[in-house]
Amino acid sequence: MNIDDRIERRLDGEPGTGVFVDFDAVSPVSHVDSPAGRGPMIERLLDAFQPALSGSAPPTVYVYGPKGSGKSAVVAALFERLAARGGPRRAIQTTTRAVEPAVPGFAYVDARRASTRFRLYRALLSATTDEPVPGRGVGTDELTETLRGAVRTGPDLVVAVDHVGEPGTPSPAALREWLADAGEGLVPACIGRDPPDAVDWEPDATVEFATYRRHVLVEVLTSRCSTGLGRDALSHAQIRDIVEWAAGDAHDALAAVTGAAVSADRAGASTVRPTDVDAGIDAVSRPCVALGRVLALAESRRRILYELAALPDEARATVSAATEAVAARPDVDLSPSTVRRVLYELSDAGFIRRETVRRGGKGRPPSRVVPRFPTTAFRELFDRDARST
DNA sequence: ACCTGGTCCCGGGCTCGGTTTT
DNA sequence: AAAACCGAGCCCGGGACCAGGT
Repeated sequence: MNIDDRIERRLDGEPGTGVFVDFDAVSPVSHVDSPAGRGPMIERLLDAFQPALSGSAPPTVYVYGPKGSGKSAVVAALFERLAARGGPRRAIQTTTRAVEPAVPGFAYVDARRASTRFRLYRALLSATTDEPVPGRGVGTDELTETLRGAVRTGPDLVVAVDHVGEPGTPSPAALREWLADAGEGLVPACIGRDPPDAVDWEPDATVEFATYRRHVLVEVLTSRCSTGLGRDALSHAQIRDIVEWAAGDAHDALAAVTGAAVSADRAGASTVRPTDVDAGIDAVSRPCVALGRVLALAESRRRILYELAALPDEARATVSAATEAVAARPDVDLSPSTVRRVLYELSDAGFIRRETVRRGGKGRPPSRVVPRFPTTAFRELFDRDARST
C-alpha cells in the first residue's frame, strides 16, 4: 500500500484502529504487486526467459516447488509486469508500426479456472482481446478458430499456466497439446508442484522454488500485516509463532493470520489475542487444500463447503448426517441426492477428508466428514464475495 | 443373509450465443 | 425486428452396482 492509499483511507474516515485495514493484503488468495523476500527467484525466472527478452524464440519453462512457496505470487506478479510492458494487445492491429516487436507477449492463466480446452481458449481470448468472449452456446472448435485468428498475426505469446497437474486440472502434456492446437506461437510455461522427472513433458528450462525459510516468511507476514491489519494488531512474537507452526508454507500462514484476525474482529477486539491465534491456527487443517482451489469451484460446490464448514461436529459424524444437514440449509437448493454425490466428489478431490468411525450398528461403518481447507478464511471470503455482488 | 456406505455412470435439462424463420 | 429454434458445454438427479461390516 502506498502513501496515497494510506491518506485515502484516513479521508474515508477509517481511524485505523480496527483489526482489518485492508483484508486483501492478508488474504492468502490475493497476490501483491511486489512479493517480499523473493527477489532472487524473480532473477532466476528472468534468467530462464532471457532468450525471449533478447529476441530469440521463447523457451518452454517449468516452474515447480511445494505448496505455499510463492510460485503463483512471483510468477503472477512477474507476468503482469511483462505483459504491461509488452507490445499492444494482439487483437489490435498496428499496421503503422515500422518494426515488429521483438519481445513476445505474456499471459497468465490459472488452470483451475481453465480446466478444459474450451475454458483455456476462453481464458486466453479474454487475455488477448478486448472483445467479449462467449461462455456458452458456442463449440470448442469454433473457439479454437477464433483464437487461431487472434494469434496468427503478431509476436509469440508466452502462456504461463498455473497449478497444472492438480486433481481437476490438466497435465503439462495436455496443455502443450491444447496450446499447439490453437496456434504456432503459443509457448507454454507451466507451474506445478511435481518435480520435472514426474511430469509428462520436456521443458527447455526449469526453475525450482524451495520452501520459505523461517526468517523470510516472517518478513512476508510482517509486510502483509503492516498494510492489511491495524498497527500492532499482530505482534512480532505472534507472527513468529504462526510461522513456526506453518513450517514455511506461506499459504497456510496467511490463512491462519486471516482466521486469527477474523476471530479478533468478531469479538470486537482491536488487537489479536492469544486465543485468536489459536482459533486461527485451528481453522487451518494440516495438510490443507489451497484456498484458491476452493474458490475456483462452481458456485454450488462452494455453497456446500460453506455450509459444511459451519456444521457442529455431530452433524458431520456421518456422510448421511452431513448430507441431511447441508441439504436442509435454506440457501442450498440442491436435492439431498445431489448433495450426497457432491460430498463424495469433494472428498475424492481432497477438499474434505472421510475418517471411518467404528460404530456398533449393522452394515458398513460410516465415516466422519472433516474439512481439509481453511474454514474461517474461506467463510470470510465467501461472505465478502456475497456482499460485494 | 442382510444391511448400509461408497463408487460410478449417464440421460435429461438448463442456460446461453448464434442462426433461421416469421 | 422479433420470435422461434438449434446446438454447445455443463450441471443435476438418480439409479445400478460394488464394498465392507454384523
